[in-house]
Amino acid sequence: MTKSCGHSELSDQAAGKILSERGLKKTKGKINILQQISLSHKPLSAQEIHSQLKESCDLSTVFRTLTQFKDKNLIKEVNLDEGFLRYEMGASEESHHHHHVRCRKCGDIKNIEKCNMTSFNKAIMELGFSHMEHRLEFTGICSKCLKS
Amino acid sequence: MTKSCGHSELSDQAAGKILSERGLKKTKGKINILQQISLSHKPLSAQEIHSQLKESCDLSTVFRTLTQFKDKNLIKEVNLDEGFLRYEMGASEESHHHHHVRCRKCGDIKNIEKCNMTSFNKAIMELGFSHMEHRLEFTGICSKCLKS
DNA sequence: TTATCTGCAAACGATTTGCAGTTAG
DNA sequence: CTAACTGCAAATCGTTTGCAGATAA
Repeated sequence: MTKSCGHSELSDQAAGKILSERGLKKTKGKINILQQISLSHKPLSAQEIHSQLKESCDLSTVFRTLTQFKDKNLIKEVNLDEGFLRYEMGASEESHHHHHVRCRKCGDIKNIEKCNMTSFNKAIMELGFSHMEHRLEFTGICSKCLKS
Repeated sequence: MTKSCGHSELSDQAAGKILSERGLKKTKGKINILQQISLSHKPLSAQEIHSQLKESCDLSTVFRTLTQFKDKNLIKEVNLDEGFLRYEMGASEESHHHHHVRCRKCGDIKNIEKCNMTSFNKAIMELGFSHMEHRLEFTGICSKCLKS
């Protein structure tokens, strides 16, 4: 079973299918970018995608593609306070809700799978807000950096 | 009792004292900026501070001052995914730890005073991380916007 | 064919910097 | 007096946009 939510080898065909399903043309660039993101174990920046693609496709095209993917709910924006944005698979069904820890020294990023927001959501509803979304990102020192 | 953690009328004198304590010169600009931030009920952007100061002090000076205040642990950076940063009083002792909710429609910002992170911190320590800091920001639709 | 996509260069907004003059201590 | 501060203009960085040519459907 081919999943579209990260870590999976996405065949050209599978990627192409996803693209046409969302009404996007199957171009070399879009397929490559989609594969890059789905393969990555951590959210990628536009720059990272661009260089991993060996500049085969213009940086502005990478940004345009990411915007389209985001609009089509294929990927999700991740802001880790680095001064730029990252992107990871899945904004909806297929992807599981999670957060991140980033090491303040080496920048390494890990996922946190658990998310129990009940008490917060309650506090916020009391402020009169609804249709909540939240972003919870951690920063810390990873075990490797602790020893250096 | 004059507190330095938001909502308080900070006299020129009190502001000046804080500045010299941290080894900064008491200039008109620095005092004004400090007062602005301490008076505000929500985190302010450099632009907002600059225009509220009626451009009496250059935007680059506002940025430089904010950087200094942050380095001296006087203020804290707040990233609400708006494409720019905001600043609020207190990075240490005097200020209470809290988070924010921002309305996705009108941009209104409210504080959330409660923060119970125990389960997350546990999950993250298991990943080998220590010296944790976290950022939890909510987005939602406020009651006013819900009716329009 | 034609709507979508692309590369390229220029534009953007937030933030930073260099520099030469100003001021607090 | 001198280190810290300032305004101004130019630079930087991430991201966006206009345009004219290319390409998927």
